Amino acid sequence: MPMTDEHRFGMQLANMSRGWRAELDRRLADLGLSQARWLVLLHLARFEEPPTQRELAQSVGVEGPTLARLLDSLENQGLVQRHAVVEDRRAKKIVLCDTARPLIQQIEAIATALRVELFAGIDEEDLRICMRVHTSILANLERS
Amino acid sequence: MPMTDEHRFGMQLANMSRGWRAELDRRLADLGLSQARWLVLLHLARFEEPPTQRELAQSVGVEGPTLARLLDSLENQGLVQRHAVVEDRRAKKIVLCDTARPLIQQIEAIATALRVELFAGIDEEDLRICMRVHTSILANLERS
DNA sequence: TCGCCATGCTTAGCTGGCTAATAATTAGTT
DNA sequence: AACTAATTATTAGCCAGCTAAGCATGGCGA
Repeated sequence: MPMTDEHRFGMQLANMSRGWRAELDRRLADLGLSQARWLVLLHLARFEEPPTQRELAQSVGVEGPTLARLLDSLENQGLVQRHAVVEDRRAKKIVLCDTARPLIQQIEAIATALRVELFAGIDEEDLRICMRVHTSILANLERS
Repeated sequence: MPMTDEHRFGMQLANMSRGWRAELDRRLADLGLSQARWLVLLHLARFEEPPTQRELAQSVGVEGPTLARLLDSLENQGLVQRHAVVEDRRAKKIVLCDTARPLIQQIEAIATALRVELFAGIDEEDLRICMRVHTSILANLERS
């Protein structure tokens, strides 16, 4: 049985995902951040009100323990703080420190620049179709 | 600045890649295999002559140390063997044990079934375009 | 021939995903 | 009121990716 193109899809996906992250990591290294921590900051910045860890984890798309560890390091770096919640003493709201604000600008610029580079030579309509395919696959995954 | 669709691309990619792998892992668990080890077996099966670790790593798309550890466990499971190479005593050729052959059939069947499920409802032409986009991005990544 | 660089693999240690199990708290039921 | 169940976060520990550094070997030029 030959290795059809479709057989390659999953591997292509994995390689692309790993490569993208690795390149972004490299470019963000000067800021003392890895993509995982960067992603948390960006999501956090987009909340109107400080979210709980649960909400933040869901937004970022990782499980609770994964986020917990990332928050540990972000808290050590003085970029975020865990605040007790009065109404529910189990929960903690995550707030962005002011020191993180300027960082976020830089991060967005770097991430956007990379995205532009990686999309070079790709037809806009094709990209739209590609994202639609991705959305379908994600939906099918949910259903699994 | 609003979160445009394009901003989502990278995250969509990461989530899809993680989710796909997780689901495959789940289905392959009964065989005592994780996707990483499974992938090595499949690539191995597609070589005419037993490859060296270097060649195999390149084919699978991981670095040397990553493959080394995977081979350790595959060797412990009795699925592959490292054979000394006469011409170059640094190198080792990786050979597939006969016990692995039937496994590979099952693995391919399971992986194919999942792929079919995940591609459900997706237009074939769109899928082709999507893969072309992926190829471009991978090429752009090389260039980074 | 000898010295030096390159190559193939391994080891050590980091990162960031995950699940399972635990502690603390809250909510719901009887 | 008091269990029981559900929820929030944490800890512990696995997996699989990576880089850096090391060891053995091979290749090559002076």
